[in-house]
Amino acid sequence: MAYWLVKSDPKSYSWEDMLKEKKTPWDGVRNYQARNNMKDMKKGDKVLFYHSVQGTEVVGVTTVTKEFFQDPTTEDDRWVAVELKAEDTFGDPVPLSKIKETEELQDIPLIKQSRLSVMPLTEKQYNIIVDLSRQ
DNA sequence: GCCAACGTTGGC
DNA sequence: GCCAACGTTGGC
Repeated sequence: MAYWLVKSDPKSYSWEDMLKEKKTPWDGVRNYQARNNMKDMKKGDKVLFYHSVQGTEVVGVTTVTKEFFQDPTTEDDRWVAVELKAEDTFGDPVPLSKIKETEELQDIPLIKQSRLSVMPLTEKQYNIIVDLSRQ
């Protein structure tokens, strides 16, 4: 199983929206690197949900329920979507500042590649973030 | 609201 | 193929 993190500006799509819908197509991504990451997602992979711009914190966990398919928001066949299902809301959201303070999380793209919206995490990085949400 | 970082576009 | 111009993202 692989681990990922996706970002969303809550003004366009928030964790609350995700909880209401339960499942949602993760579409509209127009960046090749992010797209390539989505193509590597497998059913059952864990995906952390991060609020960018407002909040700047990891707020919950989702699961991949459908592997990549044509992005329904465009005819352009370069772009794909996956389906994500809300799984768990963090008791304590993990803020970016906490991630920056954590030595084992220095290598996650959230810090070094701030504009990438879909990124891989190692199992260790994933577990550390989940642990931080339970403190 | 500002601005840095980055990706994309288009002229040459 | 280079690079300037431009648009967007996202942290602060």
